[in-house]
Amino acid sequence: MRDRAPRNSGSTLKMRDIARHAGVSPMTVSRALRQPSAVSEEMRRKVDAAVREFGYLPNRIAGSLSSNRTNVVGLIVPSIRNSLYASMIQAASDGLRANGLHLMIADSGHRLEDEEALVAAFLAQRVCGLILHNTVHSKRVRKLVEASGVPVIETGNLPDDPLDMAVSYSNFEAARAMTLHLARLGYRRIGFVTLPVRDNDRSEERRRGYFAALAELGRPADESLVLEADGGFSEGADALVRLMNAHPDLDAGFFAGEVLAVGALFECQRRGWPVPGRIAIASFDDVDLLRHAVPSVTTLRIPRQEIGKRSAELLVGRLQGAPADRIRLDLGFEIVQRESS
Amino acid sequence: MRDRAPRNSGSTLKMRDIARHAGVSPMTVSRALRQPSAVSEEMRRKVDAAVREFGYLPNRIAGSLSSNRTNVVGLIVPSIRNSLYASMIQAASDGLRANGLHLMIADSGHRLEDEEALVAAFLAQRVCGLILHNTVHSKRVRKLVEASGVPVIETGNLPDDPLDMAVSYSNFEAARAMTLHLARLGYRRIGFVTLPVRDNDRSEERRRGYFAALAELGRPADESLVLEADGGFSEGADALVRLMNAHPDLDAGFFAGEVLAVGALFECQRRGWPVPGRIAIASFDDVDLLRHAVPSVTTLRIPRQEIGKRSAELLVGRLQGAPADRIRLDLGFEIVQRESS
DNA sequence: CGCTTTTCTGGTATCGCTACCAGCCTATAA
DNA sequence: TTATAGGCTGGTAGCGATACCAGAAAAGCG
Repeated sequence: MRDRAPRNSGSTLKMRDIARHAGVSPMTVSRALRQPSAVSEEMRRKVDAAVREFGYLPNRIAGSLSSNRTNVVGLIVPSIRNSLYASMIQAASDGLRANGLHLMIADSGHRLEDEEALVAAFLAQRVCGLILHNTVHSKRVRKLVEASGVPVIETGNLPDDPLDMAVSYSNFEAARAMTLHLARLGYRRIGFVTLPVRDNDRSEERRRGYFAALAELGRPADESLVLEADGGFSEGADALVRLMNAHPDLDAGFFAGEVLAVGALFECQRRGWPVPGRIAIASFDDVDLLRHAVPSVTTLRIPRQEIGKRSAELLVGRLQGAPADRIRLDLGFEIVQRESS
Repeated sequence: MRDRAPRNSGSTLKMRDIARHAGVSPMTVSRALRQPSAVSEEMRRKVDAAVREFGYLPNRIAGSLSSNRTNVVGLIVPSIRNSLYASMIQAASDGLRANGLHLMIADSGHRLEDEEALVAAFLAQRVCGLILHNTVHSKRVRKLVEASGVPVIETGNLPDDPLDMAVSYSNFEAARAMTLHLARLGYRRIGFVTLPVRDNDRSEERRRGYFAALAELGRPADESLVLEADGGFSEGADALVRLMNAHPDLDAGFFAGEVLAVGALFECQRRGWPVPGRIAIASFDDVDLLRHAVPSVTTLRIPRQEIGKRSAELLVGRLQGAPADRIRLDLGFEIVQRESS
C-alpha cells in the first residue's frame, strides 16, 4: 500500500514545497509566516522570496486543525436585510479584521430554531467566537455554547442571565425614557407601535418600558394604544391611521422602529397633518434618515457602532487570554429631541 | 516517544468516541452523518442515538481538510454599512444556506488593495466559492482566483472580461435609459449626481450612460451638470443646491444613489421647491423608501434580490459539478415612473 | 447449491499544517 | 577551558475527519 496515488492531485502548493524551494524546513516556513521574529533574518528572507515567487497561500484549514484555533467569528442577526444591524456589523467586522479575524454571518429570521441550527453549524465550523443579537435562546443553544467553551457576546438587549458577555443597552429603559420624555413635552395621549413581540425580547422589553413609564406617570395602561406592526413603511402608516381613528385625541406616536416612524411621517405628509402640530412622532434608533427627514424626527440614539466595536474588542481580548469573566456592558442610549415632537 | 501527552486535552467528543459508544466504526459514523442512505437502518439508529446522547458536533475543519472541500462562500462588498447590498446578501445567504453553505462576509471599503487582501485571506480559508461585488480587480486578484480554480461570481456590473461568472445588470444601460426617460418626459436640462468614480466601475459606467444618452439626444455634454458626491443625505442636498445655483434652468436631477436622491428631495421640501414642479428627481435602485416618500420617487429597479438568488444558484450548480462555463447573466433593470418626475 | 453481484462495514493512509521536543551552534559566565 | 544558557532549526507525531480499498455478509441467479 505504499505507492497509492496521492488523494489530492491538485496543483496548489504546500508548505513543504515552499520549504524545499527555499532550502529550509517546513517548520521554518511556518514560523517565518506566523511569527517572523522567531526566525533569523536570513531564513525570513529566503522564505519570503519563495512565498512571493510561487504565490503561496497557506492552507488555514490545515493550520486550524493542527493548532485547534480558527480565525473566524460567527455572527447571527435576526435579519440581514434590516439595515439596522449594518452599522453594528460594520464596526464588528472592522474591529475583528484588524486582528486577523473574519466574520461568518447568518440570519435567524427571528426564529429560535433557526438560531439553534446556526449556532450548531457555526460551532461545527469551530468558530473562535460568537456574536448573537438575540438574547432569548433555546435550551440546546445554551447547552451547545456552554459545552463548546467559545466566547459569546449578546448584543440586542441586556439579558438577566447572559450566556457569557453582553454588550448592549436596555430596551426597557430606552422605551421608558422616550415615553417619559414625550410626556414631559406635554403630550397627553401617547400611542405605541412596536414590532411583533413573539420571540423577540427587544420588542417585549420596549413594550414593557412604555407601560412602565405610563404607570409612573399615573396614566392608565390602555392596550388599545399599543399596536404591533411588521417593520415596513406601509405598516407604520397604517398603524398611525388606525391609532388616530381609534383615538382622535392621540397627540403623539412612539414607533419602536425607524421605518415604522418614517412611514407614519410620510402618511402625515400625505394627509396634511402637521407634525408635531396634529401629532408628534418619535422613533427608535438614530439612522441618518431621521435626522434629515422633514421634519427631522425625535428618536433614541442607540450606540450600534460602539456595540459592534466593543463586542469585537471583548472577543479579541478573550482570544488573547483575558479571563473568562461574565461581562454585562451597558452602553446606554440617548434621547435626540428634534422637530417632530 | 510513544507516551507523550495528547496535544488537545479538551473534552469535545470526536467521531471515534461516538463510534465506540455506538459500537460501530468511525467510518460508519461518518457515513451515517453525511449520507445516511449508505448505511443500514440499524447502524443509522445506533449512530443517531449516540450523536444525540452526547450532543456530538462533527469537526468540519477536520472534515474539510480531509475531503478538500469546505462549505463556506466568501462575499466581498464595497461597504457592509450600505443597505443597498443587504437584499442581495440576504438572497444569496438564503440560497446558499438551503444547500448547506455558509457565508463569510467582508467589505473592501472601495479599496482594490483591501479587496486583494480579502480575496487572499478567503482563499487561504479555502472558501468553495467567491462572490465579488466589484468588477475591477487588481492583477494579483485575477491571478489568485485563477490559480485557485474556485468559482467566482461578480455582481456589481457586467464586466467585459469576467473572472468567471457575472450576474448583474448594466449600469451603463440603466443610467442611459433613465436619462432618456427624463428627456422623453420633457425635461430639458438634466443634472447628474454620482458617487465618486475613482476605483468604482459602477459609478463610472453610470456616468458614461448619462453622457451617452445626452449624445443620442443631440445635447451637449456639459461637465458642469455632473457632480460627484459621497453617498449621504446631506451630500445629495448639497449637490442639488449647487447644481441649481449653477444652472437656474435645471429642471431635473438624476441621482445615482437613493440616499442622494432622498437627501435632495428633503432639501426641496425644506426650501419649498415643488417636486417635480420646480425640479424633477430621479433615483437609482428601488428601495422601499423611494416608493413611500412624498412625493414618491421615480427610480430604476435593479433586481438585487434576484442577483443574489441567481448567484447562489450558479455557485451551488458549479459545486455540484456543472461545467465551468463562463457565464454572463444580464438580469436587466426597469424604470419605475413615479410622482417625482 | 455454488457463484456472481450488490450492499454494507471497517482498516489504513493520508489531508497540510503546527506543537513539541531535541539538538546544534554561538555567546556569556565561571 | 568547560559549563550554562539562549537562539534557531529541524524531525516527528499528531489534529479529527474522509477517501479508498478490502473483505464479509446478503442477495440474486442459473
